[in-house]
Amino acid sequence: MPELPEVEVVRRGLADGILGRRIADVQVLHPRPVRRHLPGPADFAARLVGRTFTEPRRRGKYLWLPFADGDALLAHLGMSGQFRLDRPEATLVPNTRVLFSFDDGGTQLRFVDQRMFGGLSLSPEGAELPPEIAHIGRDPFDPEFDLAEAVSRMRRKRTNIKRALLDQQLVAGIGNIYADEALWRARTHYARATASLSRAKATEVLTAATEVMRTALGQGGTSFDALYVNVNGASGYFDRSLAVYGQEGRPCPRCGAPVRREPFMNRSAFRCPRCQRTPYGSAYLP
DNA sequence: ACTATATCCTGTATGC
DNA sequence: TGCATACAGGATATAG
Repeated sequence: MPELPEVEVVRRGLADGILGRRIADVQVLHPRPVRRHLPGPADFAARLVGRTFTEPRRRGKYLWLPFADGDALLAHLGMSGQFRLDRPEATLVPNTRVLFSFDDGGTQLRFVDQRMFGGLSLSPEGAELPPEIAHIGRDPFDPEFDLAEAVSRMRRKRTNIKRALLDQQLVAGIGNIYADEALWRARTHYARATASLSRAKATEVLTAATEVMRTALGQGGTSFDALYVNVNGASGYFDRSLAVYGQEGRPCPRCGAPVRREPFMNRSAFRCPRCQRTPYGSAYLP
């Protein structure tokens, strides 16, 4: 599941592969990934031809590829989206959805997405910051990210800490994997009410999230299978460092207690039952 | 205004 | 073996 570190790995890979290249042809092989472009796939393709990519940008899990003319190609990888850079003659991998060819005849940019929760759209005037994602909060890697302000906003919310971590308008980039890992590092239960957190504790949780994502980025991100790979099709290896996510029944790396998987928001939350005690009095269970 | 939930989507794993 | 169901979960529309 691509979260901030995985998306950043992709952004860096694209920077090396598309900077300064001019689009010669676009083929939309499945309409769903361009569903946000209301005039349709043919219009999407036609409008992109002739444009030149500049330096790829990212906010949270959103990626945008600005064009030299001030517009941008906005992208979200969703659950299973990938960008690949492959030679034009290379066989298409399954679930290839959109193909970009360049006038230099070099590698194609290919958008692959099995589940199609992700997508691409043309963002007019979006080169600096696509207006479609102006509501997304800054992420912890952003130089202008304000930790103290994020802590204040978090403590004002009437919800629990894991919901708050997953709220992209509060702090962008955190998904289920890094939320669970951050909470484990900060020895905090997912149902802990944000309003009951001290300023110091909230800061500790957000700092833990930032650190775990920075460490994961250093290892190329987290991969469980072929669903998340970089632009060369290779996997990251942070999955070997996960303490609790996906580790049901395995010993907590800190205390040895077996990790539990529990239902949370129609999904799962993984925690150590000893390091992350249930906060009976200060729990927020919707 | 704010929070919670249903929905989209497909491949893989599991149960009967 | 075959069929049904559960699960993975980010963002958004909608309900409360």
